[in-house]
Amino acid sequence: MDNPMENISKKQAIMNTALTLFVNQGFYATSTASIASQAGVATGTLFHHFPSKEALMTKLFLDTKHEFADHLKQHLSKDDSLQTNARNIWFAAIDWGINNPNKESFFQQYSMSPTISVEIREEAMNSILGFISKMLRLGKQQGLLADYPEALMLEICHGQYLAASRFFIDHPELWQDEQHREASFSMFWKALAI
Amino acid sequence: MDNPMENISKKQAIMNTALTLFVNQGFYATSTASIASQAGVATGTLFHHFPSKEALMTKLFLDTKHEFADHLKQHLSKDDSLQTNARNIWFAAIDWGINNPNKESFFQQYSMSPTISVEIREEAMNSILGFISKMLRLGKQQGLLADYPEALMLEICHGQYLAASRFFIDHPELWQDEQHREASFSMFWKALAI
DNA sequence: GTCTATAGCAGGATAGAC
DNA sequence: GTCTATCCTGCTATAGAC
Repeated sequence: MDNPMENISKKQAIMNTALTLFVNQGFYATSTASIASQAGVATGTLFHHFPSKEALMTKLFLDTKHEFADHLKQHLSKDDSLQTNARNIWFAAIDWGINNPNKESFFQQYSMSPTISVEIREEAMNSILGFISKMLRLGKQQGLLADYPEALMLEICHGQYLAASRFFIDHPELWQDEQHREASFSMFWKALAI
Repeated sequence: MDNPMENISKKQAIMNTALTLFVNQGFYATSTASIASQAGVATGTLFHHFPSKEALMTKLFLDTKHEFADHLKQHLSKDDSLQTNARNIWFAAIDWGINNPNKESFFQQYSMSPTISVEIREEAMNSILGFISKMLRLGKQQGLLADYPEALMLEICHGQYLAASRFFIDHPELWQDEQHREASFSMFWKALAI
């Protein structure tokens, strides 16, 4: 057939369904048969698009991390101060989590699970954290950020983000509350600032 | 037989082995048969002590959380200032993680995984976080801590702890480095302080 | 309490028609 | 590319002797 949309939509349906089921039931508790049936395709079709269940998981993980990183990068501006950039990225990151709760939960669950191989997790980390590292170094040069060891600062940034987005996903209405929004960024910034 | 040590050690061997395997391979990737054989017991023995694989997991999770909380509480002192208590608890918590890397990884992986039911996770959280909440309220009364929403502060505390202990478990030698130790507490405290 | 042996079934992956 | 049908491994849990 020569309707490429058909293929794309089937493949995409499998990925969407798989992500939802992996988040809600866990990877091993989700059978390939259930992914296929809920996606409205046959099991054979799933294995036509992905050589194995694990390969499906890997593709899902890397695609989602890249999507997240791309979203953040759109909110960087050469014209703004470091603190303004940090602020904009912080809010963009949590916004993304609020708007993509499944994908955010996916990170929460699988960013440090042995379900995903170390190599894949590190690959994902670097594709995201590269530009954050640069920002940390810049902030130190400008005398805005404390001179803590960089790797530790990165881990704390990541941890604060996971914690804050976890909180706001559990309580989406509070993301509309100015006090909560500001408090989240304030704790993030104060931890790092001089 | 009337040697209770025999039973305890078999049961304990199953639990120790299970924790290690769950951390390294994941819950579903670990068969009850492999737990039993590596623990040096028969599968029947495992199911004599635990009605199901899931029950084994639940017991492991709650026992470990309680052990952690008990360790922290030992480092609270009525005579010390809030900041000193916070500091002592912070170091005690990471120390515990360094000395129990398996158990700490276990938290990292399963504290937000659907492998463990929400009820069990909340039960564990409350048994630990109860006294932390009290400390936060006290700090606000004393004008030492910022007046952010309590639930959000708790989540950030938890997130910073997970991030820091993850970092030091990956780089145990840096836990001996004064700069790294102090930086970790400094970021924790500054995030919360007024 | 502990063992051996096995029931019973679920699920990943494949074959082959269309 | 998609489907149906099915193979076959590997797993949880049980039965029953010691």
